[in-house]
Parts: sequence; structure tokens; C-alpha cells
Amino acid sequence: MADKVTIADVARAAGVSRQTVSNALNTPEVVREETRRRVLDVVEELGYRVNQAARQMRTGRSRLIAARIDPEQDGINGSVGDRFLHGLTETAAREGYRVLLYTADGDDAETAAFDDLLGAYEPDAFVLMATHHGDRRTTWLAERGVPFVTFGRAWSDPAAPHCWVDVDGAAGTEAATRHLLSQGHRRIGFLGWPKGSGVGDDRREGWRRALAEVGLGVAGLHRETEDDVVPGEHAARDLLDRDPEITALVCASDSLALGALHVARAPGPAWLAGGHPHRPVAVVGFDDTPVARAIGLTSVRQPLAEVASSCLRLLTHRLDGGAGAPPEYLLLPPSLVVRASG
Amino acid sequence: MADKVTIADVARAAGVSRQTVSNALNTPEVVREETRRRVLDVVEELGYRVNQAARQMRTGRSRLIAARIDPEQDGINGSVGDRFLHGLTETAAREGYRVLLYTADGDDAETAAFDDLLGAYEPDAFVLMATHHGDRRTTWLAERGVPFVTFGRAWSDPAAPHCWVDVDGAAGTEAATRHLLSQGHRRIGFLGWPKGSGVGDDRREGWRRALAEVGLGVAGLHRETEDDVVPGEHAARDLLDRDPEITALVCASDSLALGALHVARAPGPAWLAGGHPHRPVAVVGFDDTPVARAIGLTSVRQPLAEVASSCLRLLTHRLDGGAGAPPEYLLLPPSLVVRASG
DNA sequence: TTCCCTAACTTGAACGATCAAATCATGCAT
DNA sequence: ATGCATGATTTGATCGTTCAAGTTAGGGAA
Repeated sequence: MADKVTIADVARAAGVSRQTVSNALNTPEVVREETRRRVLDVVEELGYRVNQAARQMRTGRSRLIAARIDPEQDGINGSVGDRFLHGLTETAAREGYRVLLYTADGDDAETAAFDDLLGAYEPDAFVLMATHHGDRRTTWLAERGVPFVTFGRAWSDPAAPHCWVDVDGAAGTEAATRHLLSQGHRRIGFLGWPKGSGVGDDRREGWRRALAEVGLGVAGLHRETEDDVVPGEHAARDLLDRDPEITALVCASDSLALGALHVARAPGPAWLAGGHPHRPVAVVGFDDTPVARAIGLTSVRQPLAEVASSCLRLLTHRLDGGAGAPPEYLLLPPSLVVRASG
Repeated sequence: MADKVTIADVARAAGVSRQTVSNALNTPEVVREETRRRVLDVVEELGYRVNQAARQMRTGRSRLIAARIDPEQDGINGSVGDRFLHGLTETAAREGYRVLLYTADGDDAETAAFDDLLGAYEPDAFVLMATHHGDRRTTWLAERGVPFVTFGRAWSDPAAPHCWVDVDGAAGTEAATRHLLSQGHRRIGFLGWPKGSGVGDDRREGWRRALAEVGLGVAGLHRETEDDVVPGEHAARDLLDRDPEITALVCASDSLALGALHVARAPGPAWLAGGHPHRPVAVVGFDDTPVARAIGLTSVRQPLAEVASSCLRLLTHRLDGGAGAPPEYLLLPPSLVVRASG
């Protein structure tokens, strides 16, 4: 608190001008080697750190990256966002950026938040999660020329003008289905979300593909429902009741998978309420949430740390130099974490 | 992006000076009613928003609050931090602040992060989580006069010079124990963490108190172990094996409780690996994590949203006025969420 | 009338950095 | 010797606010 070291203090102590100090730090190549070293020594000695606010005024760059923190919906899938945020914070710090949080409930509230943030704090970029068809957020940002990346591909536009990083959900469910096939299962159902969501359709597609590869069809083998435990339980029960030959289920999320497990399990311990005895059915979830780990649910794991660091790298690359570079798209492979459930 | 409206633009359009615009916004009482209205109209019309960086340069206040995001340890208890962060972000926005994230691994890394942040971004305050005995972070901040609040009381200092907000853990385990007593259980064990941790000792104390109230002792009824599922399972098995009369367990965390459930449950479904058949035992966890919800575990719930908003309120009150006010301590009551496990 | 006070508003400076232009050697070709 | 490009450094201006001091007009009280 006591001492606030400014660039002028350093300049005085090093016997050079402010600008030379600035250059020694930001454009070392224009400063004579010996001077540079002397300046850096003084910087070290006095514990000088650049004042972001002052720098921002002049350069217009805040070195802040804004990201949304979700109101944790069912708490199960919510953990994905948190792991991602943590990864983002870590990589950002390494690249000299900081993560600024905001919340918003719905696309329009979020664009309003963009507006507020840009007016006041001027973050250099935004990182968006959970993109969807007709995402108004991306168009809003693009129209105003604000840099951003999304975790989630541009579902509506295969040649989107912005960068995105995503996980190949179809590859995940395909691997899950193959795994079940390799275990001898032949009739493998799918529990997913209503059609029209990019993510959901993608995950269903992987399952379909794996079955098609071995000459199996998918008629009557899938159900679509809201992404929560109870709906998942109902859908699973319905599916299993109508087709007694189903022995395994691939699910679009751990929430749905948990619902399915309530149905699929053997008689069941007293502390797991609801659901009547049923035949054993293998279940695979998606996201490898803490809940999956806790209850031994096989699940598709997204490499969230890599997604986060990739997002940041794409951003900083464009921010710190290649502003006009063409957008890059990155599709990362998930991995299957096999546990007792299937 | 195109138009950046400054206070000078507003001044020109309203036919007043910059300072009057500033006053109309920040010190309305010194501006004539009519002028004020005119200025605010123009502000609205042009969409003027104060530039934080510029304001910060002059006032030294950034309106940023820094908070740590944890590297999610076992993922079960991690969710507590995320819910707290979300609450913080929401309340902060309402009070005109933003949350800036950082990560750190251990007290010393965290004080280093303080130093970095203070040098560059100058956050107005810090919010710390998970205080413990001999917390070096609080002394570091206090020595430098940096404002902060902690979620977690000052374990080592009953008259700490800083504000804190905490949840009454003892009251939580006490309520849990009473609940079990009311269900007819008489021998109720406790699974906790090694002595010396403020939080852990506090939670054990509530259990002890509830038993003492009805004249029961605690000899041989508790185990201390690392906070994770497998250690919890071992400790629970040990405890239950040695004392066949125990019919219920109160746990210091949902992780431990999950381990206990692995032991306590009836034969158990195929997908829950490990653990042999055992007598049914009621189990209560702590934190009401998503995992508890998912598996029907009775658990003590911390009012995290209130903790977060209280933390922020204490902070902003001191930042925006009463700087010298004596520290306030807030102990909030938790609540018991009863589910199938006990 | 003169003086002072207050309310309402304006002006100049400053926060700490960087940009753009200026200065000043130094070396090299003409 | 003159001119000119190059390298190393300095100087002045500026980003958008708010603080502190200054100005102006309009009342009263003496």
C-alpha cells in the first residue's frame, strides 16, 4: 500500500527517461543491451509493476478477458463450466491476462452485460460457452468487432468469422457405443435432448454412426427429453419397457445417465429412492462429472483444460499480433472413462 | 466499437462543463435540479458510460474484487466454491463491482498472486475462502492495509481486525445429529478430518454437543481421516466393524459420507464397486453437493448465496464510506436437507 | 454602497502509462 | 567536408476522469 512505484521512479533511479523504461519492458529490441539490463535491474529492485489502468488509457487494451459464470443449474452438468473457468484463469495468467466474471440469464441479458462491460471495463475479449443455433451473442459481438472465441462450434455457420474450440461429441458417443458393442451389447439405446440443439444432435449422431458401422439401425432405440435426472428416469423406463432387448444406454449427459441408472440398476439400496426393480442395463453418461466419478458411472470426458487453454491461445494470438488472421476452428477428441456402470 | 462517448462529449451536448457532468453523476446534490436532469438525459441519449480505467487513475479505486477459483480437488466439495463465486459475482454486479479471478496453489502462492494483482490491476478488495489456523494470507493483507473479507471465521483470532462471514458448522452437525436421534438412533458415529482444522473441529463439536445434550458420550464413536471418498470408506468400515451398535454416521463432508455409504448400504447394485454387504446405516453428509442430491444423501446445506452477498455487503460498506468501521463477524445458520440416506 | 457568503458552475492539473515526433550522436558514402 | 541514414534516447502530448482551486452571479447583513 505504502509505496506505489511508477515508471518515473524507475527512470530516475536508472538515469534514463520514462520512455526508455517503457521500451526496455515492451520493446526491448530498440534499447541498447546495456541500458536494458540496467533498467530491468532497477525494475526488479524497486518492485515496479506496470499500472494496468494507465496503460489501458493509452493503449486501449485492458488485458482482461470476460467470461460468464453460470448459475449452476442442476449442479451436475454445472461443474463443466467451472472446470473450464479454472483452466481459463490459469492459462490467462500465464499469458498476462486476467479473467473477469459476469453473470447473465439468457442471450439478451448477456448481450446487455457485454455492453455494460465494454463501456466500463473494456475487456479485450470474451469467451463464450454453450453456443447454440441462432446464437445472438456471437452476432452481437461480431457486429461490433469485439474479439471473442467460443467453446462450442458455430452451429449455424460452418464458415463462421470467429474462432471456436469444441469437443467432438459425436466421436465421444461413438466411442462409448463401440465400447458397449465390444462388450457384447447389440441393442443399445440412446437418451438425448430434443432435436434442434447442435450439441444434442451431434452426440446422437455418434451413437447412430457406431451402430450403422456394424449394420445396426436405430429405429425405436432413442428418446429425447429435458436434461435432468427425473425426465431421464422416465425416458429410460419408457424405452426399456417398450423394448425388452435393450441392454445398454448411451446418454447425452450425466444427468440423464443418472436417471437411467435409477431404472437400470438391480433392486437398489434403500437410500436410492424411486424406481422399481429392473433388469441390469449398462449405462454411459457424458461429461465425466463428479457425480459420475462418485457413483461409478462410465462417462465421456471432455478435455476441458485443453479446451480452455486453446481458447485462450487462439484469442491472445489474435490480440497480440495477428489481428486479421483467418478464424481457426479446433475440434478436440474426448475420451471414455470406463467405470462399473458399463 | 465505433463510438466511444466521453464525459467531454456529454458536456458539450448538454452545454455544461466536464466537471458538472461528473458531479451530476457522482455528487448530484451539488448540481441544480434542472441541470442535473438535462445532463442525465444527454447521458442516456448518447449512451455514456464512465470509463473505469480513467476513473481508477484519478480515484485509485478499480471497483474490482478479486477472488480465487480453485483447481477443483475431488470435484465433490469443489462445487461449494463455485456456488459461492456465482453468488459473489451476482451481488457484486448489483453493487457496481466486478469479480476478478486468480488461481493459486497454497498460501504463499496466493500472497504472491495478491502482490501481482495489486501491482497491476489494483483490486479494491479480496475475498478469501477456506480460512484456516495460522492463515498467512490474512496477515499479509492486513499488514498492507488491503481491504478483505473471508468466508470462514478467523480461527486463530477471536477479535480479528477484519470482517468475516461463516456458516455455523457445529449447528449443522448438531441439527443432523438431533435429526438422527429423533429417528430413534442412539449410537451415532462421526467421520471427520484430523484435529487441528478449525472447520473440522467445529463440525465434530456440534455432533458431540447433540449427544451430550441427551446424556450420551462419544468415546470410540469417531474417526478422523483425509477428506476423500476412499479414506472415508475405510474409516467408516473400521468404525462400524469395531462397534456393531452404531446405526448412523454424521460426516464432515459429502466426500466422506459417500465413502460411508459404500459401506453402509445394503448389498448394493453392480455399478457401485467396492465394499462388502453390511448392515444398513443412516448417513448424513455436509455441504449438500450435487453428488448428495444425485444419490439421495441427507446433507447439511450452507447458505452460500447469502454468505456471498453478506461478504460483499460488508466489503462495499467499508469501501464506499465507513472505512474505519469496526470489523463485523457474521455466523449464518445452515439447514438440513433430509433425503433417503437418513 | 460595500462586503462577504453561498450556490452553481468552470478551469487547470494530475493520475501513470505509451505514442509520435524530436533530438543527438555515430558511422558511412559521396 | 557535407549529407544522410541509422540507432539510441528524450520530450511533449494524450488517453478520460476527478480533485482542487477559481470564477461568477445573486442575496443578505452591515
